[in-house]
Amino acid sequence: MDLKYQIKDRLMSAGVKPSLQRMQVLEYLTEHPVHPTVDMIFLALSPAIPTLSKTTVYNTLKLLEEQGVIQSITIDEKNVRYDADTSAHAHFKCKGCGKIEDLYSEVLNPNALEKYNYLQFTDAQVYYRGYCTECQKEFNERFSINK
Amino acid sequence: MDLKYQIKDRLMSAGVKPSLQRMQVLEYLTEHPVHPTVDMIFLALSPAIPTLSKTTVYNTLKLLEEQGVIQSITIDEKNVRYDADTSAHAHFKCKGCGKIEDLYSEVLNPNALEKYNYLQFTDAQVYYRGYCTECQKEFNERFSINK
DNA sequence: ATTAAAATTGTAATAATTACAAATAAGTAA
DNA sequence: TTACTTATTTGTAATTATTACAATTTTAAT
Repeated sequence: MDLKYQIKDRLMSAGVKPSLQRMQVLEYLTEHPVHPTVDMIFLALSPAIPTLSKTTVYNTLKLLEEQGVIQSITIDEKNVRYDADTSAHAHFKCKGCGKIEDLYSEVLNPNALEKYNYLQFTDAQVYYRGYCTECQKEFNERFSINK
Repeated sequence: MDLKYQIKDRLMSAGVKPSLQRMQVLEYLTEHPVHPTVDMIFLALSPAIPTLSKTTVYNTLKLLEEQGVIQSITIDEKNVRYDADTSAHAHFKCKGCGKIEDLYSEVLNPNALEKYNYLQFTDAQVYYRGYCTECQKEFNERFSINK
């Protein structure tokens, strides 16, 4: 049972102190790759950690995302979903049952999705986040003051 | 000034009765392609339509999306954004200033984004929505009862 | 002009998330 | 250990986006 050690290692190498709560959240996310909501995680861990607060779950997820350990998924317009798999892959949300599946590699291009005709998709969204030209410039200028 | 007529036409051909409120919402979205929030739309139209209710803005946006006239964008985890351009294009959100830009054609594949190295993007998300195999099957079965 | 249907409005309810201060736990130096 | 400092967790309250719903107004039809 070296899963616990792997989890601990992932946290430590990301500079996150491996507290009980943090380990449990990350372990749950890793073992349940169904892109759970904050509430699902909280409800699942509560029995094991009776003192657990939902705020801690929020704090932990935020921290883990900032450190690049996990990613948040906004494919559902109601709740944010979380994913311990940060490798490049796409997501598919079924508008029937609501489940969110992973799609890998070749489907990153919507035009290539025709191959996956067993899935009837009604819309495709491609989102990038980062820093625009202006904000980069501003950042560079601020940085060069101390040069 | 045939913009008003174009707007009215887009509504009518989508089977949406072109009321004052609906026309104004769609016109605003078309003229301000900055992916505004519900609140931004409401605040912008309030002076012109003093009786306007925020619920109407919600209702209208929901209706227009259902009829395929506009699309909603969940790139921002806080507020839903709206876009009158329903053609295939990707979105880029600046984590500095928060603005959301459009990216076209070739960048639909994240692997091709290297060309756009003026943008420093920190993450890419590809979302599909539709119906999974199980839900399709269930739908087909229900449908075939009356066959 | 009357009536019916559709659209809009306002208020209240719901629910996700955040803010924040208090409590607890962990870490460090004497 | 003890005292002290810092980090983490917790609980409550506040905030905010969205939805529910009933009442009102507008539109369309007879």
